[in-house]
Amino acid sequence: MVKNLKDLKVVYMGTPNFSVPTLEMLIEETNVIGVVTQEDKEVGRKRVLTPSPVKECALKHNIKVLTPHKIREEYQDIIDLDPDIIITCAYGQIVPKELLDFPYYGCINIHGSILPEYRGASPIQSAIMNGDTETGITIMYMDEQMDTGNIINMDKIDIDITDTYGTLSDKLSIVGKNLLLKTLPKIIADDNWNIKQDDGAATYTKKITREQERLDFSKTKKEVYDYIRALNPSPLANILLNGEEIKIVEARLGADKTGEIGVITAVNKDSFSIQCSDGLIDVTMIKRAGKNIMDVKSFLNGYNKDNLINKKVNNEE
RNA sequence: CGCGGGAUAGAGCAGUCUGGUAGCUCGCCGGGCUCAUAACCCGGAGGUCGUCGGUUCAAAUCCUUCUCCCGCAA
Repeated sequence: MVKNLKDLKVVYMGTPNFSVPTLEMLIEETNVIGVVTQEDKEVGRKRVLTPSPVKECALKHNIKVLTPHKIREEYQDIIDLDPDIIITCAYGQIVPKELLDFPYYGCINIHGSILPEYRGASPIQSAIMNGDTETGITIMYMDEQMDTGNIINMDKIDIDITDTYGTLSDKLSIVGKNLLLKTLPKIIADDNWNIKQDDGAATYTKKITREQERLDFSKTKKEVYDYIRALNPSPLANILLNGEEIKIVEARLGADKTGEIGVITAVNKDSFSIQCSDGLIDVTMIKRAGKNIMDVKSFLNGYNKDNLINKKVNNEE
């Protein structure tokens, strides 16, 4: 039906920065007739109405933007655009069946994991948190459930020991863009994998809640380390120190030794060490409430070390 | 007008309540010690204490305007 990509009428649905590289690629290579994204949100203390990164990108290229409050009900405008294909990438709402069934080439989704592993809201964070050394991007057809559709194509990538949610997300966003570019012709030719997922092997991820941001030092130092980088740069893991919540921005694995869990056993020149179940985690960069991110070396310059050494962390009272 | 914290040398902080021309820990520059050093010793530079105005003999400090930064909540 469609001969080349430039004739392909695409509606793109996405919201955060993660979705932007793919949108830019689609604008370059196809005919993007509309972009669907989340409504402008009040952001920050001043409650400034801020458009999503995807919306900003679309406006820059003079592309029609739709921001349905509830897409479950307000999808007619999208159908009226008469897209050949709908491509979603971290959009943020469940797409109703009426839309899924409409485009000739269907609705496809770009997901930040190797499905069926890590279906759901936080696949990238989960991969880091679990200490995985490999993850990837899956492009699949969408169906009525979350991330369960047939797999079209997939690409894998190594997770570096120093990767954070932020760096890995950036990498995957590029991987996703490239994979989609490579895969689009196959979709049009109806010559892709189109394989069913092994539902039995599926795992699920949820959004990280506020309570889950507090570090648990009864875990191993590697688990704590993975947790810290999984929550960086946002929302950041935290500890409670002398009644003050301090966010942990960066840490490294410390010495193997045992002792009372959660105690600050050593204060060094540019770090302090907290006891985990099997060794120390050396905290090297933090953020205090009301302050900007600072390295621990700076923090130690102004903080009374007597309030640090041998103190037990996460001690509520 | 959602709640709250903050702005003092390049960095992190104290001093503000009880006004009297600024201090600590680091960094930086110079010198010394040392086989050597991120260690130690001596010396030095660097701040109109975020902004406007007010009170006062005198304001980082008390009162007021504004700006910016950050945490929570959304």
